[in-house]
Amino acid sequence: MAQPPERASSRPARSRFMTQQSFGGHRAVTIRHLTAHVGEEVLVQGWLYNMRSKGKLHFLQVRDGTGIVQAVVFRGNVPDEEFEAAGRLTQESSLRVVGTVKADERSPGGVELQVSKLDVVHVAEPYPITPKEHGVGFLMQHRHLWLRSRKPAAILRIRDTVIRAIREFFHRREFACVDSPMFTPSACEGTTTLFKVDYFGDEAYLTQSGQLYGEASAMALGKIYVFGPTFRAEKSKTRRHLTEFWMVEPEAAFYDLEDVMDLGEDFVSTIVGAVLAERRDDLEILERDIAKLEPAAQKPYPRITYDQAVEILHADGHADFPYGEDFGAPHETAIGARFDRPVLVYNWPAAIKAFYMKRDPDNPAIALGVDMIASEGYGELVGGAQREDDLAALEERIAEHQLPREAFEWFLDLRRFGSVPHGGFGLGLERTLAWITGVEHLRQCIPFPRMLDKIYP
RNA sequence: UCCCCGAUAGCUCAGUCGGUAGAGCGGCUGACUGUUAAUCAGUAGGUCCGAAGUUCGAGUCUUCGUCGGGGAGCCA
Repeated sequence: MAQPPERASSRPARSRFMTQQSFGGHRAVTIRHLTAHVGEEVLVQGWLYNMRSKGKLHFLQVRDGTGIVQAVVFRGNVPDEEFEAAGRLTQESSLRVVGTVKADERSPGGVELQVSKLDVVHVAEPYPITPKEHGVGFLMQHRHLWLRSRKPAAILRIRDTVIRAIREFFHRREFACVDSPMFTPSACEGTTTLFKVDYFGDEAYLTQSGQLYGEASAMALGKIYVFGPTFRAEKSKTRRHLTEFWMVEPEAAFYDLEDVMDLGEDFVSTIVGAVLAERRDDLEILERDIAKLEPAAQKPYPRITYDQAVEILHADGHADFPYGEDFGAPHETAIGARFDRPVLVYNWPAAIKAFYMKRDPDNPAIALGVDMIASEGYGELVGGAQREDDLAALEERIAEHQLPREAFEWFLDLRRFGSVPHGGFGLGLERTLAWITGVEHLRQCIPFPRMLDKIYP
């Protein structure tokens, strides 16, 4: 491995452990910030994305994870052996270059680097992902390398922004982050298939939701959110499913359904606003139609009841939709298409909703639940509800759903000791990202997706 | 669990009626001082997913299997 020839240090004993953030006296600058250093000689460190050579001239497209810059190597501007070394670089070879930042319209990106020094760190073996077309199966087998490509990297940066916006949103509204366990003794809702693990000889499951623990935490801290991975062993094989995905689940004491809906629209519009403010360049890399996203950064979001949603379906090509059933993918698409931003659908038939949802006091057939449906066919982003806070009613629900009562005793305790109205929702991180970035498949929105029969790399 | 589609060079694919295995890109060699997924010339590269069958002859037809892609249901 090549070492920098000189390092500014008066303590040489530490030098081999020291930073590599300078070279030849020049400070490292990330490509994203090069435009602020026009005229300066700086160090750029990264990987070779592509190269074009023209005689005594090499055009190196260098990427460093923050952007791509063209580094121009003229024979004569660098020692001959460095020029020859540049000519032998292969795609994804790692390198450090020192050069002067120049504004140049001929260069992709507006600025380029006139290279005065080139240090080849590692010459890569022939790289499997070429700058040409590849199939999804091939790219998924090489996910660990695919992450280096422009679009996957843009999605990961947006994911980072969304995660930070989520934590900041709740921090500013004084919701405390409370982590729920990954191992659980039983199903939360008892419906979907869970991953079973051996827990010192006992059966345990990987969590499918942190909500019930979130309710307990909200009784302790008032306003909380759970943010972590979630596991579903459903044999779902579609672009809208992962077996491991991230979910954020706020829960708040003294919140009713309307408070939950207020929080939900505030939350999603804030996240979209953060991405529009910070990651516009990445949305452009992804060729996202920003005009279709911008309304979602504005409150309020439309709110309709389940009954009104069914009316939309009946008027809009789904005349045979039976009242009382849950919406399938095409139904959600049809409802979402009616609005320019996500729509909140509330007051659902209780029969198709989870046991923990509170019933409408005026109509026991209605559950005080809400789904947020994205525009453009991305489906359900949020599912939430006001929770059942009455002990007797919740005991009745558990019996109706034939759930193992003993597993829920602790949950029932929350209704025995100072029960209060409360509510919350869950938001699927990857589904939200797929909608924001406009990508078609959830697997592109998580670094290393876990899917049915797919766990490599 | 069910339905549909596919598997040929490193990658993306073509391969006619069953008759000698093809292209583009990538790799390698060389040329070029402004390339924009550079261009030009040359060159190497094949267990046609596996097994069995039909046939004088199978990448091509039949059966079974494996792997992959898409969708339904279920869900976020």
